[in-house]
Amino acid sequence: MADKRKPSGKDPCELYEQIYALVRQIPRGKVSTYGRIAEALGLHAGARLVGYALTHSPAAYPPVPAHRVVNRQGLLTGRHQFDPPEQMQALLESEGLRIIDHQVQDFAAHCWDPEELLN
DNA sequence: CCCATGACCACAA
DNA sequence: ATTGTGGCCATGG
Repeated sequence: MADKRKPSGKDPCELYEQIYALVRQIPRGKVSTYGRIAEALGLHAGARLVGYALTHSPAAYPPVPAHRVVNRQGLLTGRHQFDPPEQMQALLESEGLRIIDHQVQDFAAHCWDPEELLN
């Protein structure tokens, strides 16, 4: 009975704020991944939650640079949630990134780690 | 309350 | 390398 098993350990609202806060720290011209953000927040496997939260991100304030978040492959999986879908690629390209076939080129070099905040 | 879906990831065959 | 399955947490019908 000691295991109340709290899903997120905190209120979902706070979880979303944590995700938004971290995504907002992504420097311009760089990208991050769902899994990396999830692990940085301790979600360990809640990569899907990051994506889900980002879906709600346009309703959050201040705005969240969700276009800087891609999947593990460097693929713009969330492009369809943008309006228009090409907007995500356009934003990334305008930030100096090169994208081909919805895939970030030289992705590893532009992959930003939340750990950089410790620097 | 049960089932299905989702901007994912890891592992096994 | 590619394909299939499970797991994760939250939301919606």
